[in-house]
Amino acid sequence: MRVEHAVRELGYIRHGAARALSMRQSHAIGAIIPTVDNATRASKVAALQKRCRERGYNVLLALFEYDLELELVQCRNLIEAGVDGLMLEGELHHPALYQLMEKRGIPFVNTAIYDPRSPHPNIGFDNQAAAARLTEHLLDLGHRVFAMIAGPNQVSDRASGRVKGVRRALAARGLDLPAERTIEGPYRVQQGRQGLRALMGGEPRPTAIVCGNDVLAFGALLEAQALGCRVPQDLSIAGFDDLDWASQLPPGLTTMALPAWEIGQLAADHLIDSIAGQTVTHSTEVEVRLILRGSTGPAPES
Amino acid sequence: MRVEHAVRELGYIRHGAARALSMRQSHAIGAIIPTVDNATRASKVAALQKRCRERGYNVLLALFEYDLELELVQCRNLIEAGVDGLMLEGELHHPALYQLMEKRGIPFVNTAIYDPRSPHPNIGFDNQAAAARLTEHLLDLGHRVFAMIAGPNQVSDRASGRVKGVRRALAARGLDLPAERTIEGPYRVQQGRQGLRALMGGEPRPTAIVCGNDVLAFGALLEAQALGCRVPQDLSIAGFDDLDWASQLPPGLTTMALPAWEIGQLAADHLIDSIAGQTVTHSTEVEVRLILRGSTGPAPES
DNA sequence: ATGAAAGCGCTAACAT
DNA sequence: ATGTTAGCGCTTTCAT
Repeated sequence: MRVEHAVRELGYIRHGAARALSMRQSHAIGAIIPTVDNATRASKVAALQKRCRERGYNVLLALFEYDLELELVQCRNLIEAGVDGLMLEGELHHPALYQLMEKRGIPFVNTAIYDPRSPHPNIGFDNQAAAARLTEHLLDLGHRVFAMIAGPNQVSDRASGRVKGVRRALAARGLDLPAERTIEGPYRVQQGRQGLRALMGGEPRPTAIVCGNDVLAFGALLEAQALGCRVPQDLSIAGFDDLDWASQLPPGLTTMALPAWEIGQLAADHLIDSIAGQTVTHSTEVEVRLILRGSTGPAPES
Repeated sequence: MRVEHAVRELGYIRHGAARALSMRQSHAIGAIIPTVDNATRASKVAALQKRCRERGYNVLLALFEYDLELELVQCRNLIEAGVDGLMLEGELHHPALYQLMEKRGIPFVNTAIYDPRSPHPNIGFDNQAAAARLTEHLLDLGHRVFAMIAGPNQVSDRASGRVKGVRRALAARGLDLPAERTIEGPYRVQQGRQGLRALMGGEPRPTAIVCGNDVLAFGALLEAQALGCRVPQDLSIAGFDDLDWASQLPPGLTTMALPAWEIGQLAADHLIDSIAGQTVTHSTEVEVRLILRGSTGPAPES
């Protein structure tokens, strides 16, 4: 009837649940991430959200605080809410989560990692390779005694991948990163400070410190300054993310820029295409860029 | 039948859309915010999400990038998705958005503002009063020439409220904040830098700068250092938020701590209680705290 | 082209 | 207590 048509003009809004029930599609994408307190992740989520909206999808957000059990619970939640697809972070998930997704046939994609040999679809970059590249830069500058202030590598394969990458690059030149020069902890400025303080109290003193991200690097930089340690003359510091302020800090932070926005966008497209039954690329690599700034320099003469 | 019961044990997950259709409740809360690239907002969203989860609700996230038209579109989207309640930010929304919510009888709450006289429910603090308090602190330190590096006050009533608060406190002492010493822009470090540079090039030079948030204050601090301007001896700088690193920056940033986590939690409770038909407090004030650190000090002798 | 009807998977009200 | 049934508002299929 044309009565309906008139009604639709005037503030009619479809009933999504009825539509979802009838169509077996909710037009919602779920995203399960550890936290949102990080600008890089925020960017990824924003891109996901924007792209989803453009293609008629809503985003359901769930946080799991690096707790794999909670992640599983959140996954069940989102499935109950009817999400048609799911964006996850990293490769390390509860086995039951993978089972659940496969059994239900819900498209999902692991992000912020790139591994073409993984059985699960992924979009991101090779954390190990990125960390290795950063380390090689420092090796080329003549550094031989390295330390790392890593992220939560017990619970994040991205964080542990970066540690492995540093180790790999060092091993290739016959060097190593001993456990006592590898600090692990949350991505907080204060953690970076404490980490640096601990490292500089040890023997031998590192001349190059790779940090798990820019927040940790910022903390390390602040503490170095507080200790009267000149960066980069006495100590080189590098991070990951290339946050807003990384270029602004004196002396400018050397860091790996990670295209978070692009990952979020690609994840949205991957999921929505996959829902539509299209074949999607299993593994997509995005480009990281090594941004050289003043916080890294030649190793001091010993 | 007891067959069902057995089935339920083994990985049965309710069909949310069917449930929503039948119960006329989706058990989803929507949140429309400008961006997520800010730690304070991230904290609010995280708290909302956590509390909602605890009470059996999911969170649908939508961003509007300070565009009121887009906010309205997102609102329609979320209504279509069936949200039972909506968390908004600030008081300034598209009139049609308010109409829509009222017409549909969907509970909503404006956050990050506190105004008991507003017709709309709100949870937060009085931005004007908070800014005034910060300004009074600077007045008490003897400052007479003020400047402000404000947030996007064309599109954010929180940002413009802070400007008004500074003006009010100054007016109470017979001082003013002229337009040429009021910079307005996005919450970016670089904006803070540029703002400070512009302000220090003017006449008379301000001795106290109130920034719309800590990110701007950080930029201002960096630029002051770059200009060889000592903080706080030559210039006092203050912000809003008390982010993670505000205490870590030398000389320590004086700032208003805003209880974002608490706001998110209260918003979740407000909405869920309201959905349950309980009477909820119309206006809830959370406490801000003035955190005094090294970036503010006595006005220089002139 | 337009209208009628079945059914999506649940909940709630009902009947046994 | 247990089982049966109507109906939520859409989409899709089928009949006119």
